Amino acid sequence: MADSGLSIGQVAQHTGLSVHTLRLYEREGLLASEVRRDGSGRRVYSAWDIEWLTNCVRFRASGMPLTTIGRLAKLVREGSGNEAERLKLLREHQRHIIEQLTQLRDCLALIDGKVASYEQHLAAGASGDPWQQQPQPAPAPDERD
Amino acid sequence: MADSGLSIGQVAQHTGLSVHTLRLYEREGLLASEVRRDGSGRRVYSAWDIEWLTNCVRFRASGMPLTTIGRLAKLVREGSGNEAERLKLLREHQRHIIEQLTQLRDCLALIDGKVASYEQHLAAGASGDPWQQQPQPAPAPDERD
DNA sequence: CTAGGTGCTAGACCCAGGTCTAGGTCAACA
DNA sequence: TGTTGACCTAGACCTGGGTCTAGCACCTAG
Repeated sequence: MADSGLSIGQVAQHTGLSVHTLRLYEREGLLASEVRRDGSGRRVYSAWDIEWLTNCVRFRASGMPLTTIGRLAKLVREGSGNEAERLKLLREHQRHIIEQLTQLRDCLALIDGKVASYEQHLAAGASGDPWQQQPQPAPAPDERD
Repeated sequence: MADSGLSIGQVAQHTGLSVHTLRLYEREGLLASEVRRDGSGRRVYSAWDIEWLTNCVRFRASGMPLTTIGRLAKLVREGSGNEAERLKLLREHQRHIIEQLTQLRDCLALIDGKVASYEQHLAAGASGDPWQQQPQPAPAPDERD
């Protein structure tokens, strides 16, 4: 049986990470359990490893730095007893994500506005530039320049 | 002291960028109009510059790379006639933001789940580890978080 | 007059997060 | 039996986005 073990290449396919990156993550201690090796020293990833890595991918995508993932991994590696710490880490990231969400929404609103005004502008073959410094008639009376 | 012009330090305060970064952005062509200089070569930012920079900050916060901001700035600098291109850039970023939003929401869901299970775990003084490979010799028939 | 604060440029430095290379091992297949 | 392809380690390299330094120019206050 394949014993539910995947090679690094397969894991790369599965997670979207490159094999280089997978090895990097391991070196940096991002894995919550040591990866098994086969008879000739090749990595054999368990289903659980893959689940963990999949979470790592999400964490990364939501802006968690490698060092933080590493801290979390360490806590998990060390086994139960530190759940409160893990929870703290998770809560921090939760907050961070929520902040990002509001920022993104703000920016999206800005962009939506711009897009709408450009669309309108183009549809109308209008002349004014929706995003341009007004060709100020006379800037300031006493401006040297 | 022209009330319609701010120094680089003031702009830094206002935008949250460092003066270094402001100069960097200028060097990299991120500004949509050339910054004026006073008699002794110091930058004098107009209200419009600041508005633009504020938008840049949002763009950055939503993951737009400096090079893209630079492209947009260039289009705006070149004046009207290229609105369609600007719109394209904006639409791309709009899409990008929307993707990020869904990713973030996914990750938030994951984290929310973990947080909830840790909270429950801690509240119950439970023994099982909500996020640990089951230390069971036999492969788990049914993996759950 | 002198000092402090702010600004200027050019360019070095830094960190995160990958990505790629060199040189080697292994197993399978034609 | 030799070639291929996936894998191994160690370590160099690259990009993006800042951040900091050196050395100098102004202005204003004391």
